[in-house]
Amino acid sequence: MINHLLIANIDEKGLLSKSEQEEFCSYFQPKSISKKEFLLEQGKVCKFEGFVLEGCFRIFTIDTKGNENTIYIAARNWWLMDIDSFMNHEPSALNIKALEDSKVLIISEKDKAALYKSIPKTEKLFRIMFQKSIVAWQRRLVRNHSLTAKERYSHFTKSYPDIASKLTDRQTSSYLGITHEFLSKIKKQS
Amino acid sequence: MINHLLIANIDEKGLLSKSEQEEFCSYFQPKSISKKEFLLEQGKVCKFEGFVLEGCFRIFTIDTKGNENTIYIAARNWWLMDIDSFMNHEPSALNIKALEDSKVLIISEKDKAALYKSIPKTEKLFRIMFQKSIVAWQRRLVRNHSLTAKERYSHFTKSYPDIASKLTDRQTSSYLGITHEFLSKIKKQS
DNA sequence: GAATCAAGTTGAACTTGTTCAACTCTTTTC
DNA sequence: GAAAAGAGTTGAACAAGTTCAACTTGATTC
Repeated sequence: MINHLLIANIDEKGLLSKSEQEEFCSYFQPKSISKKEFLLEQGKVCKFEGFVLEGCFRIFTIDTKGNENTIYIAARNWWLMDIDSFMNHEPSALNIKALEDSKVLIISEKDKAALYKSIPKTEKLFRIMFQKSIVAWQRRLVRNHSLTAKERYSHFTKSYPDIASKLTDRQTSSYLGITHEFLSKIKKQS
Repeated sequence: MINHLLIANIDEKGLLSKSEQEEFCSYFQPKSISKKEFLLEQGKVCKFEGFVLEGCFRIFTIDTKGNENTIYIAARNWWLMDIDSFMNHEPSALNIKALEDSKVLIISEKDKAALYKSIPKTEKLFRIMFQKSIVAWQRRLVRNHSLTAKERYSHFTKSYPDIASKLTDRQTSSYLGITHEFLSKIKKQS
């Protein structure tokens, strides 16, 4: 059965036929995750690529000083995985934790390989998806380098109001790369 | 004629046959660039993907305050382009400037499309390349958030000694996201 | 080879952001 | 529904990084 959110996400230009869309979706398994549960824990191998149907996840590392570092937030219609761990079967450096009760579609490495083989066009679809992702990472770097914490906070809340509203201030601060105390002071100013 | 550096870069696992490797290379045009020349200037549309055979390039933006922001350095065996501009035919936000006399192989958008069509396996090769790139961007973000300027400088010079040695301190500082004055003080400390 | 321009250095004053501790206010848990 | 844990706030002292200006040292250029 076709999941329209998933298909719309990956197949923007309608390159896949109806039956291909159906096959595409058949490789994915639904999975429910409760609030605060981990979809992936640091140290374990990431055995899936996931797509968020409902809810919200935080992807973060914990550094040697014990500080959390939020890499990104994956809400509805976002992908989530540890690419490195998934590709190379290495222990993950990332944690993926549900911010609220959530539903994802996941695909195993074996099924991902089968999907690529069976519908070669999907290589192009994911290639384009990854290209867009790189653009976003580059822009985030430039913002981190050229904007102050206050400007970054303002950009974040304006650009992603739906995501921002789901985060605690502590989570937001670790996404912005500042302490939660300082975020509190920033908010007071404005 | 096969360019072995290019083939080794993209075709790690030897997925392409000898003749495919030859065809792959045939889509690329060599181009020489003198020191300080621009391969791409902010505001112009990026009409190529490039691969560095010799020399070194700096990819950077200039923000509204006039500050340069070095996104990455592309030395021998690296790819360089403005993905966003190349994909969407939009004016580029990036400058690509040669740090020294350099040689690149470039491929036009039309030829890139023809390459993907003629050798579909290349979709997979570039898909994997972009995935690896995302991993690197995520790690750089974590470093920027969790390390001090001094630690970042130390990581940079240790991880990329060949690149670091080609940069002026001003360029290095704009890569690290600090002022050149502060980099000077960091260097004095250690 | 003098003149000029860009790169690097240094110091002082300043701003941004951190740390730590104390406190309040919610939320969760039993 | 009391107790405990976590989230947010505030202040004071501190550290990290910036700004600006003055200076020195190398590179270029004519």
